[in-house]
Amino acid sequence: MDVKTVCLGMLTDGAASGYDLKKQFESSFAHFFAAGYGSIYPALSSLSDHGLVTCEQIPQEGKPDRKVYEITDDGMAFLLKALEDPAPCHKIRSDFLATMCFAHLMPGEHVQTVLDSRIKECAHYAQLIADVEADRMHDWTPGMRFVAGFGKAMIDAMETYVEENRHLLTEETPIRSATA
Amino acid sequence: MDVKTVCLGMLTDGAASGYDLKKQFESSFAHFFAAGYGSIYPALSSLSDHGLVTCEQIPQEGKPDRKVYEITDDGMAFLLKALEDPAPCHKIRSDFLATMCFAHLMPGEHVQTVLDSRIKECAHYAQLIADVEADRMHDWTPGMRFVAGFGKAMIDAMETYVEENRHLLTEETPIRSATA
DNA sequence: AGCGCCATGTAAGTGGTTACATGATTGT
DNA sequence: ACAATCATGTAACCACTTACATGGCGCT
Repeated sequence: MDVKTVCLGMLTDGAASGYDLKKQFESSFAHFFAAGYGSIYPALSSLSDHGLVTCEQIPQEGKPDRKVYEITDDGMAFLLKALEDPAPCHKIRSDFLATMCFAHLMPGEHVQTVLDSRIKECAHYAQLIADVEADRMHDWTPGMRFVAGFGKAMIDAMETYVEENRHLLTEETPIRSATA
Repeated sequence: MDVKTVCLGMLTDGAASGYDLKKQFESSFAHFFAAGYGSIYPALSSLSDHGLVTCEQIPQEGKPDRKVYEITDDGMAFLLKALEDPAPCHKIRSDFLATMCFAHLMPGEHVQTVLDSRIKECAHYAQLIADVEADRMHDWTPGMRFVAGFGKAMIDAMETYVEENRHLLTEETPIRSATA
């Protein structure tokens, strides 16, 4: 699933501009799907070119025209097709874990720093989800509730694991009694 | 952190071929860092070009030469620099969650299918980690133990969450008694 | 007879990131 | 005064994916 398809999905919730969609990528979607303007704007152009969305241009003074996109019937059909995948992927790309694999090569102090920063990022995401829940819980679809809960559960599990197992990485290297 | 750097890290554990590294990407690294031959072989070439690894070519009959790479001092220095990032990222890209956001647009049956396939994939990864632990637990660094435990914890949390919350997506839309 | 393992690579394509470019309005 | 928000986009770049290309060996 690419950024185009996700944008299309977001538009099922009502017409919106690229700027609006970006905000959604930064809030409710932040914990599992990143996208910047550099992918969103071209995505919307392409959707428009293919007739999957329509674009209403609202002139504004001193700002670029606000372009409000709305999903078309073709767009809806396309989205539904995209949602048919019976086993959509869930990929993790973790520089954090890759780094931790090599913790034994790093100064103990630095390992601490990395662990602390991970916990801070957990807190950040937890806050994000809490904010978005406080804000939009009432008008959410069951899907969005499921997804927010999923994010919360994963972040909690991550934080707990890191706290409870950081000792694995911080204990002094035991004296190798029976070695060389 | 790119594939090059991770390959370099893997080589700190001893000399290996591209084929060997691929197996590691498919086992202990599978749950957080994907890489195919199409990235591994070019990565090793590039590392070799930059003097970060050396390559010993072992002729074989009927097969292409086996190329065994070994990290150099320059390579080690480079790796250590790369590991200095105080806040390495941990990114999730989930077509699964994106799909679930739009569950209300999908046939209930299909939502079930998707949920089931996710649980199956959890089981698959859990098995992978268990296998690799059984196989290599004894010679693992603390880092590798931490990372495997992390994967297990995340997979367990995911499976549990999906099982316990799938009802959010499967209940019939409740009759809206006090609406409209 | 056929499958899976061993073993390497390339080339074209994709999809996304980053940096750049512009600039008024609103709030502190 | 200064920062944040609103609002759009492009162009160069990068890293990775996918498909292709080759082919013997060992097991069942």
